[in-house]
Amino acid sequence: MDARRTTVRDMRRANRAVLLTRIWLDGPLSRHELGQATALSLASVSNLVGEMIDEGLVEEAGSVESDGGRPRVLLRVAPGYGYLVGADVGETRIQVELFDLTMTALAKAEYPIAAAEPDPGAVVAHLLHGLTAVTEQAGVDPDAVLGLGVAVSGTVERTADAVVHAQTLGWEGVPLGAMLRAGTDIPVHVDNGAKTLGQAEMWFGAGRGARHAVVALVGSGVGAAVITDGVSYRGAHSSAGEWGHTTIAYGGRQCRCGNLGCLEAYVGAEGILDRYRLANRGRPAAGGDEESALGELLRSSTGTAATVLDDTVGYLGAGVATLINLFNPERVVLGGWAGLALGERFLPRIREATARHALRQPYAQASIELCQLGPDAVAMGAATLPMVRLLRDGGVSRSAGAARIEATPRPGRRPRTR
Amino acid sequence: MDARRTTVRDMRRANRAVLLTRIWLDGPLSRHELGQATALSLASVSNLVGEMIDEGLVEEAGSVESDGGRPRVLLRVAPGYGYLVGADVGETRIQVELFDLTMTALAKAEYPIAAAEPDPGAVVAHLLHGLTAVTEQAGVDPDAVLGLGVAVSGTVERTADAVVHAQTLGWEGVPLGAMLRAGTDIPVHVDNGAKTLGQAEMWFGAGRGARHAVVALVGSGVGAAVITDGVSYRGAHSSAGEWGHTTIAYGGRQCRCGNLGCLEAYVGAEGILDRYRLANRGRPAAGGDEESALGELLRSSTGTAATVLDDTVGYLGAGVATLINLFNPERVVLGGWAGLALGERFLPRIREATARHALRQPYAQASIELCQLGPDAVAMGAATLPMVRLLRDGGVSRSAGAARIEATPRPGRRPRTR
DNA sequence: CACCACAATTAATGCTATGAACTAAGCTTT
DNA sequence: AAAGCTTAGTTCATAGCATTAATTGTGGTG
Repeated sequence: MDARRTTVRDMRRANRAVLLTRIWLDGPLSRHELGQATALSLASVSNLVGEMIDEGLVEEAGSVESDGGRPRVLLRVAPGYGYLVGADVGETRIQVELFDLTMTALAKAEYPIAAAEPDPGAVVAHLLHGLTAVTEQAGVDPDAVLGLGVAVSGTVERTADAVVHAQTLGWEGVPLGAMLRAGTDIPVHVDNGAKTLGQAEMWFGAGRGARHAVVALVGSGVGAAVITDGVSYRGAHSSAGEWGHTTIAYGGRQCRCGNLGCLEAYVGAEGILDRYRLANRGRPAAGGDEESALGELLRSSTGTAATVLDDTVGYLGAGVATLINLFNPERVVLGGWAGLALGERFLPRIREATARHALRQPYAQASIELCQLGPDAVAMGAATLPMVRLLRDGGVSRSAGAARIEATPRPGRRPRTR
Repeated sequence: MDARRTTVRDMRRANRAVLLTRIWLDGPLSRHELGQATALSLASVSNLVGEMIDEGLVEEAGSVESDGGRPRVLLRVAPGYGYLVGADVGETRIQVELFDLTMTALAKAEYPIAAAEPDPGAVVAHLLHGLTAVTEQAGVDPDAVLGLGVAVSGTVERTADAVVHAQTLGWEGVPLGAMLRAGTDIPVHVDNGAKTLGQAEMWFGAGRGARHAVVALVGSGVGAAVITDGVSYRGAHSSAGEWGHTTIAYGGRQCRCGNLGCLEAYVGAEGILDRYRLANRGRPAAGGDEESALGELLRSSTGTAATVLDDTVGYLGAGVATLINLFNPERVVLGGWAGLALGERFLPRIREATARHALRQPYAQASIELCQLGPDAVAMGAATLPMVRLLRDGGVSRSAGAARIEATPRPGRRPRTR
């Protein structure tokens, strides 16, 4: 609606982005295949790819014989053109990880968080320290880091300052993006942890190949990441996907958010254990922390446990059905530590429960799968944030500025004109 | 992700679209203002606008004096360049309406539907008849009709055939688009009625100015149209927004869809009246049809009625809260005949109930308003379908083919070169 | 060694938006 | 009323882009 002009430069950028994205996603490809996949002429493919090779962004990777003709040269994104840093600001620890452009982890740093409500300044200090630590550890030039992606468990405003509201951290309007940018020149991206984990699942996990999916995350809390047409659905202020506090049982159990009958109060780990305790005459499940207690409950063979878990499957099915009815995804990916624990044991029954509560047609169009990546994928998901940007603008952001300054060709640069 | 190449022609089309959209939305504008609004150079604005004037798509509309200089010539979309037909296939009647490009209604035709499950062929015949009837009635050349938009109360697959699944009509996989195209050369668009009504509200009603909104429709049934970034949210198979059958009261009232505890069973007109009957010892509310019965209930001053309505407001609030939590809209527009009846009397209390059930922040970011257009807006919404297409491709679709054939200039064509 | 098949690059062409120069149209001042 | 000023809009030369067509590169085959 408020679209703006298009110029010839936009055209080139867009075409570079199309090519780069395809090369990155679909592995090594020949110029020919690229032309067919993108509908670009071979001349343009050659031209654009040649430019990206000159910049070191793309490299040739072997060749494939072609029935009786000149062999096709395969192209891939140069893994070492740049590096990505992803960070996960969790409730108990900060994790910082370094990846190359094939998303291979090269180094990792971790910082425990002592306080219940950590000071934003301290978190920023840890993140900046982690940034230099992982580059040193891997022996990577800090200038080669294309971007820092940070995931936090709260809502993140989509503004330049990346203002964070995170109840679990006690943060109310922390301009995390601005604070980080004051300490580093590397481009910073901040987003919600569920959304980054969802992005990771979409690219490397159970969401591969789907364009419309919902990643449903059940842990102590309950949330969801909605992916539409390959991109994260954000809504007006980036807080879309607050699945845990949708009303599933009007007037029901009190949720920690204060409302009655939220989904989280029934299928969140805390809610499950609390319901078990009530059903078990006040005696809680064994186990020290929530995670082991839930494990114990899942292994328990008492009738009480079975009833509570039956109910949980039912509530979860109703919750997933709500997602299916409202978002009409082609895939629902169930994750989070509690979600995985439940799903590993009850997935068929969760599917049945969902079928009972969803409309027939949208249900039939959606498959329900389990997450394939561990919880550590949050950091990897965060690292996809700068990757998305790189792909979106065809890698021109860095070289654009650099090209004007360094007139001298890169080492190993291939001669274009002779 | 699966984006394709961009060419110079795409660029021109995109820039025409940007200009045309702005002219259409923001009323008469001068070339200067257009340049500023779109960031296009004045030269390009002149060039593109000139082309559209030559084609008859845009026309000059008076001028405005400018402090001491040459007056600015205002530009607007020529209302008579083409016409739009919108049709609403309801449960009891088919309505066909003709609009000019300012969305002024010029003619109308209506066909009652007798059968409970009308024959698709008969509906198609009515629609085609209506198409010629409204053009004749208004004295408009049938060739000047840019497109026919059809709204049906069911899900519509986003394919070339526009396959319709409509439970209320008893249709299961009716290729309505293909059937219509067999009977007319005019471009046909088919979509869900709630979505077209939502589009109408967004452009001309309570949704004006919002980019992210949910139009929540409560009648006998309950549905929603989700608008994201100005366009309808469809999901993988265009059935997104099935709000009525989200579970709001786990294990609660039986819904006509067969499930338990659906929102529709509580806040749909049928559900409200049925709950009243149960609360009133089996005696239903007075009134012949649902609409008058609900009106009677709203006017009633008994304690039973008050209780039922209180509950209804609560359930509705919980349902709207679900929309706000999941979609994070900047506006929720409540409509549908029952929704309007409830909203006119209880809007402040509905807002309160929503606040009780939604998360604080997303609630604070969303306003809740009532629909401003009547239920007849479904046909107007359907007419926006071809309008959207016209704006999206800058009006090149029609003239592109025509330009090659008719080398002779249009009457009234303005000389471009002298 | 000539020839063929396929891959990739180069050259010529046409379309596009842009900035600068220029023309148009009204008002104000002399 | 003529010159000058101000703003609006157009024309023209230019540079960037993707495209088609022609050309060069690289292997196998008769």
